[in-house]
Amino acid sequence: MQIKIEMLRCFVAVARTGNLSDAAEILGRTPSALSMMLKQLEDNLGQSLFETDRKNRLSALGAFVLEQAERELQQFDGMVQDIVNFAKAKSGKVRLAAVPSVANTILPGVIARFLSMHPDVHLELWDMDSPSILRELAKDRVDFGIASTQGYPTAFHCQPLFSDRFGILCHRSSGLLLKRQNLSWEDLRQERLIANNLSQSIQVPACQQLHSDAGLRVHNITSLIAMIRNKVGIAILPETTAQMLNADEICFIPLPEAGIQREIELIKKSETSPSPAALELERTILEFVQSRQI
Amino acid sequence: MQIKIEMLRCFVAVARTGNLSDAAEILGRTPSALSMMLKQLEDNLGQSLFETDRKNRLSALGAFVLEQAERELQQFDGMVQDIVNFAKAKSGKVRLAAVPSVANTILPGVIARFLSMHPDVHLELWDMDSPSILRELAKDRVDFGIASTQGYPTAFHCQPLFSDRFGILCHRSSGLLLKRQNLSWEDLRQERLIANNLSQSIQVPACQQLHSDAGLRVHNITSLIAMIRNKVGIAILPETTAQMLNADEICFIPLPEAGIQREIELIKKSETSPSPAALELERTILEFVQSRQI
DNA sequence: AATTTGCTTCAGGAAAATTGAAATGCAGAT
DNA sequence: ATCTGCATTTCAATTTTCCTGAAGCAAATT
Repeated sequence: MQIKIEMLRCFVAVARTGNLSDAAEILGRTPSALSMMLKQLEDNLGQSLFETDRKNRLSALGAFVLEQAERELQQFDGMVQDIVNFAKAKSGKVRLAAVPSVANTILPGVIARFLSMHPDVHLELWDMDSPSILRELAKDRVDFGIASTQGYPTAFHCQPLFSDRFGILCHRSSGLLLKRQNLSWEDLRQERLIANNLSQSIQVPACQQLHSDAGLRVHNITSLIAMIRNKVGIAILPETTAQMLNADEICFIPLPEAGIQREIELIKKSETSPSPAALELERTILEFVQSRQI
Repeated sequence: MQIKIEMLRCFVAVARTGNLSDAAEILGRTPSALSMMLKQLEDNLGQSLFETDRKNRLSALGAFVLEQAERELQQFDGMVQDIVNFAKAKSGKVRLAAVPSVANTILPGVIARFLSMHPDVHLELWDMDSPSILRELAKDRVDFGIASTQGYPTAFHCQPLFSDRFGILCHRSSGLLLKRQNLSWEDLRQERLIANNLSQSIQVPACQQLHSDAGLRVHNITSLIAMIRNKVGIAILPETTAQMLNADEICFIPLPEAGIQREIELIKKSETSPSPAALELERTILEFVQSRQI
């Protein structure tokens, strides 16, 4: 017979109460069960844990064991609690990478909600462009990402979240606003287009034509916005990007052709099983997106 | 079902080996037993600990549990070992008080032997006179004492160790040495007796007579010895005290009357059960004394 | 001395763990 | 795709461990 946690728990209860019946009450056992269990423990150690067969005075060995056992039980129960909390996503760590537009629009709400339900989870969020997100994912540096694979096939598991249609971002003083109901590609050709990585990847001929004519290309979104704000030109960007901005100065106009959009997806390595906390955040995001789309 | 140490042990073995059969081999169980035990653990947590039903890749929860469980098992096994060591007197602490003569004669040998057999036991030794030893014992400041109760009844449990006969301590130039074969009380009356606490307590009339005539009383043994060394006078002391000294200058002569002696005893509080280490030292002392008396 | 209190022991029964055999389910090979 | 071999799971039977309630003791109390 080995020394087991239950024996220690039994001994500690008896040592604390000073008698079998009270300890039995606490543990939900009969005194005889405790008596036998203590006997086992004593047989193990080859010595008595108590002075007499009355359990109200510890032997030197008993005092030593009590001290050790109390510490150990606390330790053990703490560990079990930690594990359970982790499993219930009440603790743990989630690392998330998302494209800036999503990080700035829907994530704040989702994260606030998630953290209020799981206050002890440690959450890390990075924003970066889609290719970087895929790289981080491959290196296992994030639990999952929110990005667009743009139709490129990847080894990752992708779950569509929503479609993010492209449109024109222009200054509110732009003449395009007047034509917004029946905008044509020809109208756009009259404007100065500020190209960027996202708009560049649109696979529609008319749009690609516009880009080949564009004389200005800006990679950084905030710089690009500053350009528009100063009426340097217009840009083609997804709608969520527009939502990041103060609508007072800059306006969003849908493209002349419908169906030009990027698909925002929740992306994760399919092999690695997520931590419970990550799974829970994922669930929260999906739920949030679905409720928003109604 | 609760989480138990055995579950963790099982999980750690499987996680380490990466498969059930090897782990089963190690634990001395069948794979099916481990499978069921893991299932229990997983049911407890509500999640899988492994990626697939092959046990070679841990889930995020599994990785977390492995880390916790390994630490905990080490902790637990360490504690069990500590307790067993304590019970086997391989560790622990013993506090011992002894009269100086014993501390200086037989204890060095006993303690050397005890410590060589129990290298991790912490041993504390004080020397003091018998009344102080009894006081320390009463205050539970020592585990046991080696002293003489001098026939005074005490509440302690006393085990006789050996008899320590009284005799004369005199300088080697003393004339008493010539008469040592048939010394009389009258011979002693010719000498200057240096009285001391131990000799004072001898209940023999002739001896008490000597003491009432004594004009010098020295309490501290080392001072008393210095007196004898300088031929100030003679003293009546137990034989073990004489053994502490270099025999070159000072000699021991038995008293004219036989049977004048103090009983050296091993004294302990009967109620408190000793620590295993104390018990073991006690055993060593008894054994040593018995072997020496043959 | 009688009673109460508290522990131990015992035998039977309940619960849990373990086993071996058979079934299932993957993964790599055909 | 299907087959094959290995690892895991499942199942029923068995063994082991644990628990209970009754009876018996011993110490403390009346």
